[in-house]
Amino acid sequence: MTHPLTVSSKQTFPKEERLNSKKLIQELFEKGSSFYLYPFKVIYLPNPDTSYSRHQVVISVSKKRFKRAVDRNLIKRRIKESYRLNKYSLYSAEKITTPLLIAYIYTGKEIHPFPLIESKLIKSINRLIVEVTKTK
RNA sequence: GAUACAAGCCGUCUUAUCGUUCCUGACGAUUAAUGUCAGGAGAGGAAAGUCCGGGCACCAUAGGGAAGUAUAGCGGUUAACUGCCGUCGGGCUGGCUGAAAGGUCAGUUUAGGACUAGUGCAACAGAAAGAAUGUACAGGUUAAGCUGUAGUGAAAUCAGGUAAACUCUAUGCGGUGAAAUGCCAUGUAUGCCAGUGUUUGAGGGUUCCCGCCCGAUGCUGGUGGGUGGGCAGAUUGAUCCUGACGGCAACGUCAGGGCUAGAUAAAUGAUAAGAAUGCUGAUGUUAAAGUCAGUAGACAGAACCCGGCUUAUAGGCUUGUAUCUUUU
Repeated sequence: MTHPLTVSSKQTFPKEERLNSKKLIQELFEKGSSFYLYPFKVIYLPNPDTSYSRHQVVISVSKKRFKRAVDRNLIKRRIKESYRLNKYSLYSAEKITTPLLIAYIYTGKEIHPFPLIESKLIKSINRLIVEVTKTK
């Protein structure tokens, strides 16, 4: 028996795994469940459009907190990189069978180094798996 | 050689692994999309602030008046400019000359039209800086600051200063802004309610008025439904590099060569190692060079495209000027 969510074993992060539909983002923010895990706020929702076979992620850094584009880019890149390297655990979780919409909102007030962001992101993925299974 | 100032330039590099956007080729495939593999390309001097000027596009051709706003010696440059270059005048600093006044040279700085149209403002001194005439003396009258002088001051019914004070003069300025605009695809309900209007014109365009133009499946409000994708615009351009010529210069002309980001929630990243550079410490030396260890790398991310301006910026390089010092 194969896992319903198939993904290549490589650590890629192509366009298909990024959430860029305005409609889906709006729906995610309106209906999604959320939890806080410093320095992130994570919002998630099972994708209502079942034609997708992958989780989709949107990363957001507030312009109010970080005024310079360089800083926002840096944080986004670090989160993106952490997700790319660690998403396999989300895909390999056997209890998650439907694709998710996920939003990572950076709520920290300072720019954290990559190792911290990565460790926190791994924790958040583990918690996400727990939360999703619980609601089922 | 050191320090200071000014101008100009550069503003880390290499490798490995994993990943990202675009392009090309191969494989696969009926074709296309997609996929796999390989190769190539992939942020800045300010990409920033959005302060000026243009290109480009659209609007109903944008006429007159008022208002507003910008500019302000002269000449040049440019697509254009509030930019830039040259020059004249003024201010400041220094050198030379001279008894001084001044002259001259160099550097630096300067929004630099008009105060014989009006209004306003002004330290100190002074009775008074404008409708007020005091004190002393002299003259003078029926009487009277009516006249003169003294005194204060740059300036006292004689006028002067000030316009990055209002203002005046001259000249320029239609508006909007790539979320413009054109096309394709998908989907839907010119739905319902209320008001108003159709040549006796609702409403709309312009800061205002006149004028002009558009205008009926209309306009305004409420309620309800749908879409929210793609292509062009958009990366070959007032382009970049090299050379020659013209010009004091800004800049222009000609010849040869190059193609150098095009993303769309937004691509150039993460990790590791090394190199060079700066700083600190140790070692070493007459002084260096060298060696070892630690540490640092700023300001900052294209979003239609250009020309400027302004602001931020670790560190380094070059040139010029001034001062000090060393050697010959």
